[in-house]
Amino acid sequence: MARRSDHSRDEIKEMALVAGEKIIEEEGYKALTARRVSSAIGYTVGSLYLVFSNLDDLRLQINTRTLDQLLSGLDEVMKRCNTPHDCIKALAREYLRFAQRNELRWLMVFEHKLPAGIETPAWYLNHIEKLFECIDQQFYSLGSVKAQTGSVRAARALWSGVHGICILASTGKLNVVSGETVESVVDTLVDNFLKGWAV
Amino acid sequence: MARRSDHSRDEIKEMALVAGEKIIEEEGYKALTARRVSSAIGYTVGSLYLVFSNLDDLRLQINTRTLDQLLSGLDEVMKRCNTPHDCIKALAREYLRFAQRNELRWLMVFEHKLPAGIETPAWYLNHIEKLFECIDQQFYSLGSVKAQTGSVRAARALWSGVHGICILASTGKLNVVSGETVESVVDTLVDNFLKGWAV
DNA sequence: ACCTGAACACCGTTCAAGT
DNA sequence: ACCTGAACACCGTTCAAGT
Repeated sequence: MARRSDHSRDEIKEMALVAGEKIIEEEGYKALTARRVSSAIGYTVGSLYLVFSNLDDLRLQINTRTLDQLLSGLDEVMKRCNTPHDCIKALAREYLRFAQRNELRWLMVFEHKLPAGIETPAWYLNHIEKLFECIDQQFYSLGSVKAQTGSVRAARALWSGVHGICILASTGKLNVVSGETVESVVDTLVDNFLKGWAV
Repeated sequence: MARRSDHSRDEIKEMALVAGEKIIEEEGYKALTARRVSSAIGYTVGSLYLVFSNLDDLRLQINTRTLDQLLSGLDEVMKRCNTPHDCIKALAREYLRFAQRNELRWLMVFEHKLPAGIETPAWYLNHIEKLFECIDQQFYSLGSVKAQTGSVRAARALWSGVHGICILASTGKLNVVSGETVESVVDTLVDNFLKGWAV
């Protein structure tokens, strides 16, 4: 045993991330254990710690990949829309669509908390910040009179709201009235907020 | 050893719930372990399983108590407000205030997920449902023309939105612009939404 | 240099055995 | 009847020892 060199460090890392993502999508956050991941890629537990500093590091890297996918989906949408109003609506729908299509992986991005005392790395928060900036931009384009002072705050408020609907829907707590779709709830929030904002 | 009878079943249960709540508030969700709780109340691990069916049962019961506190806070607010508009705004602020004052316990209510395959008990979902109903009621009182068809959907949309702001703020992901308060973000969401709804 | 596998200190949960 | 404490099958993480 030892000294196999079947795979490079980077290959092992990639394999572990992919295996981890699969485990999460199939069995959820809690099923992601060091032993499960390592055995899925044909290595022993110890090897994982050659490539990740600990399990939280692995989780954070998976979350970063999820965020990147989400962001590139939003970027695609932004290219294909016209007025800021339509754009915000389309972005909100894409956000929901992604959350629904990658439910367990998306949930992990927001559920994950580092142990008390250890701060979330700044680069990770910056990554999440980019989600908000997509919307900030659209509100800026709306070019309202109050653009200067309140548009960032408005963007945060609306986007957090969309996020809240997605979270409650994903965790089965939205209790939408029968016949209604989650999408219609998102539309309701966006439409009314933007109508109010335009006044 | 054995046969102490220092406390009744109900007393042990109550002690465990209180000890559990303290652990959560001080060290968060993950610090709540069977061994920690049992040693905090001066019993061995096994005893806990005489009183709770498992750890998830203990968690669910703690969450139920948290929800009850939150609901009674909202009820208090409802008594003291006048127009539906003011009432919705005051309820949203109270929701945020509770989330901020009981952060880790409040977070557990929404982060907790039972293992895959096991559904959240209906009585628990009904309890969460009551949160929404507070707002449904106010929207009904707004008595808009569209009251019949869309007011429940609107209530869900706005309340999920308020929830989203609270969640992102509690998990340090809201990134409010410096100088702004989370409360001002909540106000922005509520004010603009209601303004749009009134049009 | 790379990887193993055993070790350590933890988990949740169960249950025979003691009073 | 009530409670214990040891057991079992798991964790995350480390690290001496092998090739």
